[in-house]
Amino acid sequence: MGHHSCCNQQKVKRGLWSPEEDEKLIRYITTHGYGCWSEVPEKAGLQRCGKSCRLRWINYLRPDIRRGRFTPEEEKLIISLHGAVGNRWAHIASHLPGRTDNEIKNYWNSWIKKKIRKPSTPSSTTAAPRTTTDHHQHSPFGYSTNQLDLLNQDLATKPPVQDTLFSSPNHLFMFDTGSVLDGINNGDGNGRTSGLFQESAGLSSETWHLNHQQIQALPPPASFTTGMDSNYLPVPLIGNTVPMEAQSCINEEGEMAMECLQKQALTDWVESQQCPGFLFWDQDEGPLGGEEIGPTSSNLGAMLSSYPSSL
DNA sequence: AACTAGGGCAACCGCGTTTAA
DNA sequence: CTTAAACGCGGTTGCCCTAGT
Repeated sequence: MGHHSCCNQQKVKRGLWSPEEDEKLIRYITTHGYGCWSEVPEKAGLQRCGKSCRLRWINYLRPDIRRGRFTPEEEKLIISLHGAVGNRWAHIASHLPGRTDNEIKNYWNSWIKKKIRKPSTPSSTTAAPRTTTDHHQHSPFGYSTNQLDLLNQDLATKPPVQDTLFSSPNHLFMFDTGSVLDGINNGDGNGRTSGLFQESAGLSSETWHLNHQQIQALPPPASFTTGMDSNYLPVPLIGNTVPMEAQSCINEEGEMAMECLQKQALTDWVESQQCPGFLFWDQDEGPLGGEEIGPTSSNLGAMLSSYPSSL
């Protein structure tokens, strides 16, 4: 049957969302929550179909979304999960809190696929160009173990000479709450206000329908929530604790404006740990986004080997 | 400086599944 | 039980930005 059930209302808008539309959607969802997407457009005063609203919210506006570059661990996880389940992006995304299936899919199509194909080197297959679509032949869903090995080596051991994934030894990922609405690192910052977002970030985490994986992956260690001045605390994604110098990196305002020295202190500390990354946790509100810091490539090998295979 | 190609990513499309009447 | 609407997912498209020429 006509599958445009959601879009046959006529006069539905398409294409990129304007800041105003985002604002309307955020305002509506933050006050009413979501349940029936089909009625969201009307109630929120949007000329969009419910499907479009849902997509916009899920993939872009929801506050618990994690933006910024994928960490090596995430990449590794994606690769192994993809090897197991294939293009089931939603399933893969469920293992990566805050990441959307769309984002993972895009990431796969632009980076990893390329990487896997790249090490064609003198390796076995000699496979002729073989059309554009890569027909996976070896493992359940793709790449040969040979290719995976190459990839893992690439990730874990090679001090990436100029690895595309790590352009600098200490790669810092920015994803502050404001940038979620500010068009992110495009640097365009075309006048989108983050005020509304801040407002929405003030809601309790239950409001956000975090899924189980997210809740499990993100709880702040109790040691972080006691005796701290700052509202915003860096939380290691896996184990370990954060030293005072790292904690002091966050100023009272809760803004993520870090001094270079502080940043360096935190980065140094992160490097000394075998911890895949950090995110910021608001004591009251839960995961906030903020700045995520990954390890350097030098300790990546050790880290990966100690990293739990499943989250 | 102007043009072009390629990449990244947000959004849409269409199909399969689930839910509700 | 049947059917239609809504939802969720994966594939695809197209816009925009950037690097290269």
